[in-house]
Amino acid sequence: MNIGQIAERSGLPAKTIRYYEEIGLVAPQRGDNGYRRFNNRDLHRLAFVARARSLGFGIDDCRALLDLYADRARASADVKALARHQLARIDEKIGELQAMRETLADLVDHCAGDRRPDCPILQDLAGDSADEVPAAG
Amino acid sequence: MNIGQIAERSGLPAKTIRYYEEIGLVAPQRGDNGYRRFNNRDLHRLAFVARARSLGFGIDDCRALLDLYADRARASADVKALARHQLARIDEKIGELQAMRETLADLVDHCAGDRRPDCPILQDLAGDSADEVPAAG
DNA sequence: GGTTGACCTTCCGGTGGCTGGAACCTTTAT
DNA sequence: ATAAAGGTTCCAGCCACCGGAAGGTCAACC
Repeated sequence: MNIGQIAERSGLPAKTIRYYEEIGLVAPQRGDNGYRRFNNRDLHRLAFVARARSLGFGIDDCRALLDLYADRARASADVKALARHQLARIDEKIGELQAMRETLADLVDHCAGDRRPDCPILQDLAGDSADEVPAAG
Repeated sequence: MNIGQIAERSGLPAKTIRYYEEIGLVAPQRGDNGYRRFNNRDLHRLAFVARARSLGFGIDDCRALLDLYADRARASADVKALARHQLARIDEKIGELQAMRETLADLVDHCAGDRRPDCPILQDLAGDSADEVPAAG
């Protein structure tokens, strides 16, 4: 199969597949015309990587996962460790984003959003760390 | 103030501050020795950017926010719109990450994580889309 | 046989937001 | 005089690609 077909079937852009070849994730053969020729094993590999990437695994993790997949004597513990690591990274990111989200939502809530210039969002950014509504009175 | 002091006070690495100058976020003066000389306004600006970045705003958003901050005739609605946009981006990312998290957590849960090679994580990555435990019996 | 158009190739540059490091200059302290 | 700590510029690299240019190849049609 040519790269176009493999792209369609794997769901990966042709550009990405070329890149994956460049970094050694896949090693298709070449025809006499210089075109890459992919077989079903290549397709399987690419689909595997696509799935792993969609779960947030980095390229190096993908490499490791492919190696584990190929290793019949692997211990599932090794795979699980990788996955847990990735889970932890995701949780960390989610945590950071949720902290941002909270602050930002607070700021948005307190901004009138009208034609006047007064804006608690800008005040916050400017370091005006007034604690919300400063206890009127 | 030299860049070191400004770095300490703004909480930004000197490298980052130089980069911010390069892209026009801040424009410190220069001493006869070629050293950057920052004043309090520069410091304020940098702290503003640092805060905005910590809320996930991109550099261009920071620029826009700085402009709004400087514009006494601004409408708070414009600021709020930017913030809401950012909030939406964050929510989107959180959503993606949570989807990943769920899938990954499921996979981790179903992996024995022992010395045996059988591994539902690898099976999933390989496209073996068996629906979990296939209703024993 | 010529032409069109879809497909393929490589190579280069850019993305965002920095970060590291080399090579060099200035200031400060001893 | 010298050494350490600061500053400067410039270049490369990070991650995982994406866009586009310049050119080769293939299948179809007239």
